[in-house]
Amino acid sequence: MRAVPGPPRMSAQDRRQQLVDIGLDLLATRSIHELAMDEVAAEAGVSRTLVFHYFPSKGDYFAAVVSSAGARLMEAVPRDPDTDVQTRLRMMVTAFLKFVQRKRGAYVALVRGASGGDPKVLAVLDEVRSGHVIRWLDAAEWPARDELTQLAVRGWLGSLEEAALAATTSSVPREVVVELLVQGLLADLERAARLASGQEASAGGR
Amino acid sequence: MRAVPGPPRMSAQDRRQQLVDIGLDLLATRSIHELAMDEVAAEAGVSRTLVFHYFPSKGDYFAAVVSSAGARLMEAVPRDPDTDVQTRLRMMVTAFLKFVQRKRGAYVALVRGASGGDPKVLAVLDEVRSGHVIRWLDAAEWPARDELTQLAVRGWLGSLEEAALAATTSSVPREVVVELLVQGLLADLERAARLASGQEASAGGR
DNA sequence: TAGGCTGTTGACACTTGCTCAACAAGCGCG
DNA sequence: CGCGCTTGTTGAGCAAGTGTCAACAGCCTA
Repeated sequence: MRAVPGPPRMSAQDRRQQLVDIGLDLLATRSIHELAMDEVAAEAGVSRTLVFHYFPSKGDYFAAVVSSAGARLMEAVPRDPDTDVQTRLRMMVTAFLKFVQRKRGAYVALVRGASGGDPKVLAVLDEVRSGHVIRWLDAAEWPARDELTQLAVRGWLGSLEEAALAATTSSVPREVVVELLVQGLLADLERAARLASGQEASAGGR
Repeated sequence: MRAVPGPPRMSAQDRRQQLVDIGLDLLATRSIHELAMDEVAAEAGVSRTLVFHYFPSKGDYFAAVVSSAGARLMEAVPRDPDTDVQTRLRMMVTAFLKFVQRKRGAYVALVRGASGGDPKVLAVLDEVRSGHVIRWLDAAEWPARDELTQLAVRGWLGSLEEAALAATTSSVPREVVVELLVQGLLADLERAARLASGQEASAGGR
């Protein structure tokens, strides 16, 4: 399953990628502090020292894995241009929910609580979420990019994540959850626009 | 500041409380895996062994601290019965935002990402959030308690938390964020009710 | 063949979570 | 008073795991 399992000399980039992939795989079931660097090294058929050569600390390694996981999450949610907005959003939210349901463990361990407080990981997650905000705004064909709108979408992202997790242990059918979220996003966007104009009117421009 | 700093014989309950308080204090700036049990013990003027006597593992200790933090968060959000719903919600959301802004570090380290993946901590957080769901439903004077409604509020809680964090580094005035969230909650509740009735109608009873 | 660049390693130092067996201070009871 | 029981408390030590250092090994260039 691993691309090139070989212990012998490998290009730096490939080795790095291999180590990240291994982390992605191993952290699907375990949390970060249940994972020893020894095991990563063993899985790669390599000495522990080498892992520390590529990633100065365990935190750095974890941050890299989280970043990669964020990218995969982004890929798992398709970008389908040629439909109406509602259908597109429904498809995307459905994909998101399915992804979380399928990889709940990894999702919790990597994207959700995982931060562990490490500022590097926090920063990575923040970046990932910022990317998601733009992504969803595009999908909704919503031109506004002001701070309030982004804040609103970011909040909605929180509800998306929380609902996705809660939905995995709930008997509410997925289509209903999807509808709740899609309508929620559209309503939030309109509300943000309304509040933004109100704010502008009452406070004058910036 | 600590209640009874004394190293000498202390009642089990007091000692336990003291240790939790120390954790609450120390974890305001550090994350959990940056905090050694040694330091907790030192701060209490007690041997490390004793800490492990009260909390079988570091995870248990952390779970206890998180639980306490959750309780404090709950206390920080007042329950004001004698006003109209909107005003009450505005007050509560404002209090929540202020709390997160004031104790961002502790909030992130304890309630947010902190889980570290430890199932005990996860369970505690889940419990705390369930409590919050009921709390907000009460505050909104919303009688429904069905699964979909609770799921909706739980999602909204996610947006509340995410928005609260994002708001601390945003220039959007707090009142606007409050308005966004309060209107969001009310809209979510109505949407959930609408979807619930639709679901019932199309699917028959349970 | 000499020399460097780079991927790689074994051994070691240090921190830290956690255990074990024993000590000590209060307190009831004969 | 002295005996033992309960309970808060401790020092020493094990095991695991992170991070470091100096050196080795394969490949490219001259």
